[in-house]
Amino acid sequence: MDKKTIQELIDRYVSVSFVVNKKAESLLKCQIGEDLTTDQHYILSYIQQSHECTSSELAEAFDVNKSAITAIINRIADRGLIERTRDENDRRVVYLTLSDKGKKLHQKTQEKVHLLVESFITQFDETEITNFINTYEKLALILTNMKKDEEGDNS
Amino acid sequence: MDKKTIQELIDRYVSVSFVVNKKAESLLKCQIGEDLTTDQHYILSYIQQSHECTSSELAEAFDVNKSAITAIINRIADRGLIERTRDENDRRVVYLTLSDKGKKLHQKTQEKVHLLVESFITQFDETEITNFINTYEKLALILTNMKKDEEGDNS
DNA sequence: GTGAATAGTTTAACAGTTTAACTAATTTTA
DNA sequence: TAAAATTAGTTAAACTGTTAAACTATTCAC
Repeated sequence: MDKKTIQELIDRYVSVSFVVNKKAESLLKCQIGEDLTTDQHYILSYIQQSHECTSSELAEAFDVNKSAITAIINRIADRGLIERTRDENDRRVVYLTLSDKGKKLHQKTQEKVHLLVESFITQFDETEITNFINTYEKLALILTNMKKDEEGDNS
Repeated sequence: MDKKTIQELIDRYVSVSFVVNKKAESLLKCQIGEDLTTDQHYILSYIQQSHECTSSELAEAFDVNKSAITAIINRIADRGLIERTRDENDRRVVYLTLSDKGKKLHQKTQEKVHLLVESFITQFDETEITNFINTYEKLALILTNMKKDEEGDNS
């Protein structure tokens, strides 16, 4: 790739990722905003999908400090959406699980998220959107590895 | 597309966009976090690229209320990075421009952002990344129109 | 058994957000 | 043309998410 092409691609990427992020975030908030913040929704999704979820695991997945997770967890636990149970063998560890109320609310918001994503994904033909997501997944892998390398620097 | 394919694509999209957003945000913060928050950087970028930028314009571009913009603008104006000048013809309007200090700082962070984006974009071959960005831009257009339609509902 | 490491919480401070009320200026309209 | 409605932007209060640093409680290593 020549320099000029690269510069153009960089500019286009920065610009388009900004717009997509802002608009998607905003549309998502319109859908689920009365029930949950988007971060709270993602936290519930993560807890539901994992078997034994801990704060440390969430902190790593969300790329934030553990205290940020504690704050979010406190808010949704106060609303009775999740439960904390201590590990019997290692009493430092706290497992997070969804309560029935949490499961119901998450299912409701999850459906809304799916409908939203469906409404724009189905505007592409199958080949185009599949190729797009394939490349997007490669990008996710690259970024995850860059992040790991960077953390490796602190050794 | 059959239902099963669509469901799978939705799940993959939700998952991968989450990971990319979190990791990219986190890498970006590592690069420019000592100088500016990412939102502040994007605000400076927007002001620099536009000729006569106002708070209302920023609020629309960032999909937030005007008071959110006022708060951000206040913080970077307190640091002497931008200047406010009132329109002579319509004295309600305030134009935002970068100060010299703001321009310099923005250039510095902009370079770091470009290097970061370059470092992962150049890991793809030209055809793949170009196709990806093309589809990404279509998506941006779709989301922008969805957002507009939704606002039209309030009529 | 003592010292180091680990899991999680608390606290203080800050950035970004919304809603509602507000000021000041301009436009509409009756 | 004077009153009413609209527009641009700010302020204030309340909330969510974030970090850094100090802290508790527990477990691990030697």
